[in-house]
Amino acid sequence: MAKWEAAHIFEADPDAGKQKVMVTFPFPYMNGPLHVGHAFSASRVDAYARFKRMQGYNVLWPWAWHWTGQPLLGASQRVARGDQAYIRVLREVDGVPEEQLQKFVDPKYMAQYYTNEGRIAAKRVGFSVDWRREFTTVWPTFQKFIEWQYKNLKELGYVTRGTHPVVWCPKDQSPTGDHDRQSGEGVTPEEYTIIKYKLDENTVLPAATFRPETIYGITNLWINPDATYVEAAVNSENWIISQEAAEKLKEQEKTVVVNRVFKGRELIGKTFENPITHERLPILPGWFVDTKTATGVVYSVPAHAPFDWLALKDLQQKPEVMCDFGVDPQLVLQIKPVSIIKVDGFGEYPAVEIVEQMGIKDQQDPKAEQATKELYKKEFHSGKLRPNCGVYAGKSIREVKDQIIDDFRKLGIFDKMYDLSEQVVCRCMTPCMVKILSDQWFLNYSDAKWKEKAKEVIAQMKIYPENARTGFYTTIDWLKEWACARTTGFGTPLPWGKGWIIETLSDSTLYMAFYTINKHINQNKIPPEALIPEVFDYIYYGKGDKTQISATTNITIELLDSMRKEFLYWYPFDLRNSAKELVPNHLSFCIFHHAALFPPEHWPKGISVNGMLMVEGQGMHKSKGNFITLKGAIDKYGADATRCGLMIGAEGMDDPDWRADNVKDLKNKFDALTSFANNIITSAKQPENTALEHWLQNKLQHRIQEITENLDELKTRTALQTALFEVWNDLRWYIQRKGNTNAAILVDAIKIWIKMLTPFAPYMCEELWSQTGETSFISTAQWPKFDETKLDIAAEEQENLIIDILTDTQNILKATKITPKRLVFYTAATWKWQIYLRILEKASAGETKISELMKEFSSNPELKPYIKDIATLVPKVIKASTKLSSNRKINMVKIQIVDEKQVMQNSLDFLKDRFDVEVSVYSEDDKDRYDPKNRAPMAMPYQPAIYIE
RNA sequence: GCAGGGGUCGCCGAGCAUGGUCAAAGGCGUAGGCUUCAGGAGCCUAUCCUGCAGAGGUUCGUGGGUUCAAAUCCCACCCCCUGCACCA
Repeated sequence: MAKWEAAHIFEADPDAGKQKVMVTFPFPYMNGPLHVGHAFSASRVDAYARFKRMQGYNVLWPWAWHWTGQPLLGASQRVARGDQAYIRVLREVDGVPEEQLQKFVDPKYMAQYYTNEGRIAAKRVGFSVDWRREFTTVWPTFQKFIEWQYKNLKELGYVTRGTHPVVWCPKDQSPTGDHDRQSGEGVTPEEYTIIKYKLDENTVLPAATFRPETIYGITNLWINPDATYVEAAVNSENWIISQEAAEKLKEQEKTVVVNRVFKGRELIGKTFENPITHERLPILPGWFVDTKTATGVVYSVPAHAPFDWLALKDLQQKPEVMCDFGVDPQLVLQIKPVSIIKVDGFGEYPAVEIVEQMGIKDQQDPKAEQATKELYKKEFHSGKLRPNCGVYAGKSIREVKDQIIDDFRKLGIFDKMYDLSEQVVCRCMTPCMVKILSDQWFLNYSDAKWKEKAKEVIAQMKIYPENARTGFYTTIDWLKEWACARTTGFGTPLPWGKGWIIETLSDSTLYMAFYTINKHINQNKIPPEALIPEVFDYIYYGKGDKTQISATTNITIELLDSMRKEFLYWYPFDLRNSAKELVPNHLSFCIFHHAALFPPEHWPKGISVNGMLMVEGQGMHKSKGNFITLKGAIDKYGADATRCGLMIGAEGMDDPDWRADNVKDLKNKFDALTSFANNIITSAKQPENTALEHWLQNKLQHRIQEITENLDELKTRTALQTALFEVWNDLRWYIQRKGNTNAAILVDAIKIWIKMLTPFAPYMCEELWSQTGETSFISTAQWPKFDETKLDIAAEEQENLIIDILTDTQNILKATKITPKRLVFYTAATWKWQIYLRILEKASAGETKISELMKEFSSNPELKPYIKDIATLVPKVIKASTKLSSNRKINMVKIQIVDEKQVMQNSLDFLKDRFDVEVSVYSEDDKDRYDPKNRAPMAMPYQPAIYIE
């Protein structure tokens, strides 16, 4: 590590003579240490960077730190508050020393601590980063860049103003994000449609629902007779709602003045008007009505809602209940469900039928909930509205739901309100509610033209793996306005909005362009006040008069030009890699912002995504006690094993699983590899040039090709597996066959091998590289290039012959359980080759007709004497040929006749050694062969006959 | 609910786009042998079932279908994972 740093080999500057590759990794958020999850995604970036660097590219791999946002403040506050549980985590999981902990009351100190620790860990794990371009997102110079970015976005009309519902803590007076919650994680505001039924000319009964289309099937309202309701002026209308609802609506852009408080029973038996049909329907008692949900006013659709049907049935079976309210029971008994949806598999009243089918007894039955869900799903997807549904008749609910809401809202019959599906409690123990934030700033990702442009960016981009591409397209379609500013936390102030700070996911969308110039800003100590928008306009757009800009900013013209040149050289970035969880947000935002602010030639070239790291089969969480810091992993297993343990886990979108045993095992493997390689390096010096060496060379070429292709596709797992295990197995096989490690060619093989391992295990490879006598860095050595001239199909097929005969013999021994005294192999007679090769040739072309082949062979005078044997041989060869890959068939035809006897003879020592018996080889053509069972005639090309004594 | 990705021989995990070369790579684990004072590591062999001659049988979530031929293509179903907004 020290040598790399001293030699500055990872520092990259523009070089017109070299092709560039710029790779990036989303800067990590600094409220904690780097962990193995970061390391997984970043290791893949590093492996790619190192690979490309060795291929001769000028590679830039920059790094920075994300400080923007709320959690850092929250964390610091918890330390200040003396939150012991949290402090224990910092101490035991993050490994923060005691004297540092106390200073964490300052959030910036905390962030700086983690940044320093993170940098050390990133260097130790071997990331080949150009650290001269480093920054944190609270540096004033970076913030000038963000200001420029937002100024432009605003001018281009991508920033809008509007309202937005959030989960809100009334005590803290701030939004309550998932991380700020005591309970209710994942709960989001849900939009209810309110239907304004009229009690009388002046009074509204606003019933809340998720199924506004059922308005056509209403039979009555439910009011909880024992709950407290209020009469309140809501935006100048007189509403009857639950007491709780009155409080909620105050936060939802409504003025609410409560005029009267009363019990729900007061309303029972009264009637109200259906705003569509204008008929009057009754208000009935519903004890199941939860006044904490929405308005506390519920309307009944017994034909399609199981709960409504069950409640109505209850009441109809016990009409005397109505008498308690002084109401004529006839009011209940006369109610009939109104069917409005035709669904396959159901008749007139689906709710009634499903209740019967499932044997649901009453409202308390848990199956009622299930029935509701099931029925709604069916009705939503396959249901058609009946003729009594006005202009919507005949349509599916899916098609018209939004339309209905829209239409009736325009008529003033519908309104909306937000509520939570479950209770959310803030960390401060206050129950939360939904608040509509007004005057919010948004990035208008709804903008159709912007979406189109973003899709164009994707269309011209490489996506690794390719099947992640649809994810980007659907995200772009899906994204709506994004609140891009908030009032608390670290970050860049919104240039035009007092008190607003640009939100963390919105300030990290274009900054890769900042890396290209930040080297100059750092080195020349350019002050933030000099970084006026005109400077960035010049650097990024070539706009403006540099003489004038230089005069107003004191940045020299040369420096301005260097920065412009640097940007033009490196941009766009070629690769950005992260976990797939960032596809729906960060990565898509990055695409949107590039589409908005840069011309096509500066659009991103490639994005790659990978899975989420698991630890021993589970998600990694500090609270679960399975959190592994990068530093901890390096301390325990070393950098190389850590990197490889991560990368060998998965590629593509699969989630890798970090298993301590596997990583430990890798560490052992590297020790073994080191001594294996060292042993060869010190012992191999004989020049050897037999078929075996050709075989090894041939194999290596294939491996080079495989590994190179896979790395190019970011298939780091496959590449590493091939580089580590497959090549090792090839070398083992060679050594086994050869019987020693004397051949000088082995050292060359080792050099190729460790070069291909360098992107994954750079430390070990540097070490071994120097053992071979090299004085340069392997990190900058030339990546092995696939060389077709080193391929040797004959050597490959000869070796296959040996492998096949080995497998066959073992198979026989296993089946017969013979302990052999003697092994004899018989290679095929010369005339058989003519038949064999001719059939392979035909088979490669896909036309093996026995009759035609026989005709051809019998007309050949050379084959005349064997014609009887040929008749039995041909179908056998055809069958055997189907088991060969087309590649091998082609090769065999090319190679023509192999002197199998000679090849086997050369391998006799190996075979003897293997079976620990006397082994001999004859040709079928040999007259004086030892062949007591007359096996030789069974011999075929590439399949010698076997006799075991 | 909406969207995306998956289910392969003890485990992890290739293969599936372009059907035959697939009893299906590789790693781990397990068993035996070598090496070692011993353990570990390393090296070699085996590892779905059956088989006294290089073979056969049954497998790739479940059930159907297409095809001479399906882990691979089509349909239906079951199950698992991930994201869903002000939050990094």
